[in-house]
Amino acid sequence: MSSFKRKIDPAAISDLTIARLSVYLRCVDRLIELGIETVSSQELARRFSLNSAQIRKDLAYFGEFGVRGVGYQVQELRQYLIEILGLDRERRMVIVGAGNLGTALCHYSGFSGDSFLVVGILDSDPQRIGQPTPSGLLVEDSSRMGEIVQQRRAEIGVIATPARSAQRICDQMVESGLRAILNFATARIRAPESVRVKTVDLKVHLEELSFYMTHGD
Amino acid sequence: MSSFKRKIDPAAISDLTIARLSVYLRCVDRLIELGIETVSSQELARRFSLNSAQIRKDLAYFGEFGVRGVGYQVQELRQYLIEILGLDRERRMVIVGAGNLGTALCHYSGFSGDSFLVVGILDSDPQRIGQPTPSGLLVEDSSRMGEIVQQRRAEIGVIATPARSAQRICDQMVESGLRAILNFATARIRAPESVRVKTVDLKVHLEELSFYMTHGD
DNA sequence: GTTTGTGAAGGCTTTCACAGCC
DNA sequence: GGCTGTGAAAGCCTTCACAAAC
Repeated sequence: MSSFKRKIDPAAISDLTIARLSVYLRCVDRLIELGIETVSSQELARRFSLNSAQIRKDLAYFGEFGVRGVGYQVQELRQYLIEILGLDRERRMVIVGAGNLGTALCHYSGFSGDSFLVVGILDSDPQRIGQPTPSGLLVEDSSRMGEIVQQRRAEIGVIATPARSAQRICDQMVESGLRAILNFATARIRAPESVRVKTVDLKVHLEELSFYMTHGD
Repeated sequence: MSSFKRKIDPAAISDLTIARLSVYLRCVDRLIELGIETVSSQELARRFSLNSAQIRKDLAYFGEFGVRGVGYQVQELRQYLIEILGLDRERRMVIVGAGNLGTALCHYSGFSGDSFLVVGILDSDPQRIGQPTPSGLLVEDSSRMGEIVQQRRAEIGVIATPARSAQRICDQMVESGLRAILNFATARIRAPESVRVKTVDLKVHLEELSFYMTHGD
């Protein structure tokens, strides 16, 4: 299996394409479970309700992975996707906010997969500090963030605090040297260009559903 | 305070606009906390890193809420947003999957706000059925979904199960009469046109961050 | 003077459709 | 025959810029 070489300019590729690569990886994993060795973009689209032209275009940004007249080798495609997404090495995460959400994320299987590892869960509430989470980690004092991030070589910060502390935690994360932030707080937060921030606002999704329920039929 | 009247055609309005309305509502709530009574689109944009033309355009789909030369009345704008999003009535939710995520969502404050209420948490695992969640609800047998949805007049279903059962649960939800589904399983799911489905794949977000960390700087 | 609401412009994303290759 | 990779077209979304309103 040949390794992926082409230099990638992330600025030239849309967020939407990247998100879809992640979806394709999940689809390809499913094909492997099913024992399928080769797949065309059409077949992939049909099975998972995707668009075949879009699959081809998304993949073509990164190289020529397919064989005309045949399709894509499933195992090979999986390897390419993993390399493109940078999932061929471990990413260490620190969660700040040991409330319901933070604690759940801490041992959520979607998070603790092959590539992502939670190495700390922090809070500023003395009542919570020192308490064990169901996954075995002890809640630590968020004032020790810098030290913890450095020692455990964490790269990703997860914000699971109320909205009002989100920006402060974000600043602290940037200061500590984290390179990417996943923000679950219902707040717009700002960070330097060099630190990627992704906000996931669960309330927005519910309110969207509410809109369509109100104005549908 | 005048009430919102114009008939809305949801098909004419983009998802992105709706998601932003939800964000604007959060911003407006913040302005109210700060005691601000009037705001221009420019001021709103500056404060919360938004785009003023976009705010005006998004709002203009639903009526003429502003006053030229002045801006928007904050309290009034809030009321409009709430009516547009359909948040002026209670939305009852049922969560399926009493694992870490489902349990956390069950008493997650972002979910149990003014408009959204969790009225049931279901699972098919006999080990979990009958167990109390930290929020006080008892886990019920997911085979009773139809009955529970009807009795408690639930409208929204939340899928917090592993990917492999997601489609089955979705079908059951549609069957039970739920009108909207929030899917946290890492799987594409299909439902009839009349049922709105929103998938929130946490892994996609992490993998996106991983991409930018790998190819950044 | 200020700011909204909006047509037009610009930019971005998806989809089409086919040449080129197996 | 089939399928990929890709320019061109279509569609969608954002931003500009200004007439109309206060």
